[in-house]
Amino acid sequence: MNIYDIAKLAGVSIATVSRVVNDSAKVSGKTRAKVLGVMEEVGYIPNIFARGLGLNSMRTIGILCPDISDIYMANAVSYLEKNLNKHGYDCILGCSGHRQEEKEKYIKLLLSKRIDTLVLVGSTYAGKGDNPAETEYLRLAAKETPIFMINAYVPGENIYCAYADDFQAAYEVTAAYIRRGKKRILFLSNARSFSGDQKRAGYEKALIDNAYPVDGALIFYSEHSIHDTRDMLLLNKKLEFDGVLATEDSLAIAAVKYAKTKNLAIPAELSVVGFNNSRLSICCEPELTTIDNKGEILCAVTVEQMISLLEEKVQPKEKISVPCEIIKRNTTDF
Amino acid sequence: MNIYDIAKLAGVSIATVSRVVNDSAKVSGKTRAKVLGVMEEVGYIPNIFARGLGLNSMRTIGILCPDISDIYMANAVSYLEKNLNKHGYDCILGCSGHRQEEKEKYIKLLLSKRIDTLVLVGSTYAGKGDNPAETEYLRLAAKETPIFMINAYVPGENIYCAYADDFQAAYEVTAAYIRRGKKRILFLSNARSFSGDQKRAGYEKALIDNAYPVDGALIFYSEHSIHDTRDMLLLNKKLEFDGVLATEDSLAIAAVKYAKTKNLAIPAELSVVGFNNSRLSICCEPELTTIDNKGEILCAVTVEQMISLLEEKVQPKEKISVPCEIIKRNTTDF
DNA sequence: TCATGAAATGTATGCGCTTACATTTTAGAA
DNA sequence: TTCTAAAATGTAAGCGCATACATTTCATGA
Repeated sequence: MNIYDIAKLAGVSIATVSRVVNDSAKVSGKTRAKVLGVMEEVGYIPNIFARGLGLNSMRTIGILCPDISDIYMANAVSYLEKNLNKHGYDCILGCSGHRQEEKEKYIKLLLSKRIDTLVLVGSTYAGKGDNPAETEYLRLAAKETPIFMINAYVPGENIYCAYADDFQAAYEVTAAYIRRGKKRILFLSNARSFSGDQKRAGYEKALIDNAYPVDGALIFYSEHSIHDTRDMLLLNKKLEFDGVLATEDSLAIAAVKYAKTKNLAIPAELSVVGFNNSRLSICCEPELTTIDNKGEILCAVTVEQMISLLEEKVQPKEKISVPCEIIKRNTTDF
Repeated sequence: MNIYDIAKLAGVSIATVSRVVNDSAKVSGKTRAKVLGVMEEVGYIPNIFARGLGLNSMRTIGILCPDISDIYMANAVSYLEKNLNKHGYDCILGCSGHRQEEKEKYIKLLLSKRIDTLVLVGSTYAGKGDNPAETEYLRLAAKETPIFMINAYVPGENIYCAYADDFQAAYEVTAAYIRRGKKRILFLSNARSFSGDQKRAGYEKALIDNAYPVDGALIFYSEHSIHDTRDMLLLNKKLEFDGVLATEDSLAIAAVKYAKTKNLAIPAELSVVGFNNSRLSICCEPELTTIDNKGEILCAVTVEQMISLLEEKVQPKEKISVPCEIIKRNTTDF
């Protein structure tokens, strides 16, 4: 059932049908009603391909994230999808995993769908220039399509970034630990990433500013499950610490479980702070002090700027930084 | 930059370029290499619209779920996306929320994108015939596009369902509680849904089979947060129970927190079982006994059948039921 | 009544691709 | 070398729509 069929049934030309479909003004009320009637009757759905061929836009946003089963990203995607939809844009989702080739493959794929804009969620996309291949590829892609990044920063034309000020948050937590007399603060991180690096930098800066040593033994990377991470900490007998700054709530929970196994009182003997204010943080016992990195605000800002760009050609800001909020619960005494 | 440009640059016809792009066999190695070289050089991206116009398929699957920020659905979407991609299909995601009109809007939208297949994730889609409008709409949509449902069942032509045997799992847990001498078992559920109804039916059947009364006071629906649900349970002073069967891990955790507040020993004085085997279940303390409803298997089955249908026109099974697995942890003594 | 310009509608072309069918090239057998 | 069938390549006709431009209809004023 195509536009010709409708035209024939309604006794008009395809141009008129097209005008009705596109709400163009130059159609008399009577004709419009007749055409709409026929369309309704036969359940006509315009062919998106033919349409796109003419308009060369699909009103579709590509969203790429490493892992949609990560709560943080799922929330972000959910928010983006919902709000872009309000503006009449649909979303194509891609879950790329963390590997570079995969990401490139997906970006290419999304671009080939003639998306109007690409959103990269999650901080594994490009560090601070330490993966030249990746940032280079993004700059290339940005020549085709505007790229918006959430929780990452890559300088480049047509690339617009919004990220939480993880540096500051990590700095503050570390400083608070020090003020509370903590002596050995463990930095517990998952895979390296833009935001992970920011957090570590904040952590180290706070140590240095307070004349604490930056001890490599206290910097611990784990990409394993909660239980495995706990076990790794337990196995590492010489490792001692009285405070933990984890880059993710699940890692923080591993630290809580570690304390439980070693019978350490929380927060007196071991304090723990996580990141993301995820639902995990209130499931844990005691409930977790965590840093809310304002994912929703980052998404909101992104949507807003994107729509301005698409609809009114307003140039977005190259980078926007949003302060975090420390959610104080029961694994710290501040 | 279109196929004509590439053809000219490579000194071949557009048909040959098209064959290279589509990996059609009838191209000599030399020619293919030459064309690929040119494409690479100029960064050619085929126009998806024109392509779709010709093929009348976008090799795209529409996925609709009420809420991608729900871990269960996020995992499912993640799995679907990854595996469909392996077969060369892309995914468009829609998060519809739970309202009927929204769902219809999204379905229409996805259909208008000429998706090859529609996947509905999550059990809020249609109960067992108790929402005629919704199931009717689905049947209508199924005339356009095959529909695959995950964790729901709607009978209808061109609708294919895979769901976990929640009934059986709920039955078994309830029966196990009874064998352990539990007297008052609370059924704690979120919003009504296909799977929720199954669980409740299993629960009630087990009670009846063991000559226990089905007490309406012990059937408790809550769509609130973990803390609010706990508080609601606490406020309900007359409500007494020594076992909980929750339709979701987060609700089970609310029950655990309830026990903690009332100083009830787990599992001796209060046993708790959740559903979904989500990450929340191991964050909680004690770690949660939960029912794994095999989301991954459901997704795998769905992908497999879908690909068979699309590529080889093999008629999928109308319904597939997969047994659940009870994951025994520390909130029960069985 | 007719001329006139505006409004409504129609005609025809092109968007970039796939593919059936036509043509050319190639490889192998005679 | 020549013939033949198969492999490789080319040609051209759509796919369904938007839209520039052409044509018709209509309302208005003279």
